[in-house]
Amino acid sequence: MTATVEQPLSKRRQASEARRRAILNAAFEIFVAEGFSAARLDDIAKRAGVAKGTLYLFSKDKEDLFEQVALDAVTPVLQRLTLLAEQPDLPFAALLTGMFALFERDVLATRRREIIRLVIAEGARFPGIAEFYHREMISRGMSIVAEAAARAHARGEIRTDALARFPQLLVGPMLVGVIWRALFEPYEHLDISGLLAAYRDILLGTDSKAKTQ
Amino acid sequence: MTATVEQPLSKRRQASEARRRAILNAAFEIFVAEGFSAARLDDIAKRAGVAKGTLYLFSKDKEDLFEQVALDAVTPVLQRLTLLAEQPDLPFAALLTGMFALFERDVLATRRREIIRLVIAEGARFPGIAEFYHREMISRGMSIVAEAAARAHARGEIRTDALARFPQLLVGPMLVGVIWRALFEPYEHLDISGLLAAYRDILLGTDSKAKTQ
DNA sequence: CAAAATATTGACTGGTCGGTCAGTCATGAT
DNA sequence: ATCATGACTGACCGACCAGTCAATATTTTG
Repeated sequence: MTATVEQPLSKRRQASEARRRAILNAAFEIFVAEGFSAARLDDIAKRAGVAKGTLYLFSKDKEDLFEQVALDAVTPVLQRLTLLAEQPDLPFAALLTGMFALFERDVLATRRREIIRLVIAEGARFPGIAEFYHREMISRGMSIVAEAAARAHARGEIRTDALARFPQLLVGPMLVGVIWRALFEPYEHLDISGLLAAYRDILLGTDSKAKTQ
Repeated sequence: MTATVEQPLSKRRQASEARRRAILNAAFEIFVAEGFSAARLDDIAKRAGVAKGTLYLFSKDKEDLFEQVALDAVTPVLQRLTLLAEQPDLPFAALLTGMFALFERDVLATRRREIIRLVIAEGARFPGIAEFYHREMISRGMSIVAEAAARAHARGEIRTDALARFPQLLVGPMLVGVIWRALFEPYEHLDISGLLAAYRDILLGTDSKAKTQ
């Protein structure tokens, strides 16, 4: 039996993995810029620096490539979100701060914010993707929030139990941020950090009027 | 000079107007179902019961048709929103109720909710549409909320001034509702009326635990 | 080093679809 | 009744593009 098939991360495999990354990156850019239908595989290949045929070494077809891109983009965020969930005794205020910071740093400030728009855009036509996002991100995130909010409410940390019943309320301002950035920022600037901070104040009941300018 | 060109809403004009409505409706359905790029003009024409060439009697090209659809869909909502703005002394609680009701009845409960998703999806590629939505809906709505919230805060109706500074916070739950319906409803039901009511409670500080049901 | 194995290429194909326009037909004027 | 108007049609065209595969290049093996 081919026992120790270990180190042979041969020149082949290394190059292959690098090419896979290049393709996913290129595909990300093009899909984000054009949307699924209008994205051309020729453009993706060119940007990745490979021939079109090479794309088919890593994905079955265009749709499969799109799904890989969408899934690949959430993975790191998913990991960090899980870390938050593993601290069940975190005070609610800290959880809020953590989630908003995670959102700002790893989503809003990166190209990933475009993936959210893309999932919203194409999700209805790709049930597989919508289902994955619901199962892995949404449902997981909602559980964390709902449980933490229920605990916080019981402890008197927050006045309302609305968040425990509708944890979806937490993502509202994040969606607003992503969408505003993508569509309306050219016409009117929105301070998303401020927006999130203000929302945090509303939820916690800590209405500090004179915030950072 | 053709002075009184009044009643002659001749059979021609009538039929034409009916055809225009049919085309806009058909285009709406197809665009919503397929997205801009994937929507086929042949399908739109077939559904509208006209020949493809007829589409070009009412619109310059596919893009123009899409813009007409997107603009046509908001008009009635816009009118109702304006009505709300014309009552500057409305108590804040009533304004909230009014806006949420408007959203539920005229957007969420109709096919218009899909238009929002479509604008989010394609808006980045149609600056004209994004700009129109910002100018006519967003900016107008935000002004109404900001002013009302500032007044309400001054009067002590609401605890926080966050809404006056970030009126965008109000639309968060509506976006959540629209997107949840479109993407995740098959996997997990969300009671959007309840969601909006809960948010209203958070904003007003009226935390009624035992709500309906 | 040569042969075998594998990875990559890009010209090509088959099908699709936005847009056109010469011809047809219903309407309203004379 | 006849004609002039212009709304409407749908076959057609040319551009475009996802996906294929025979040919070529690269790496590994012996």
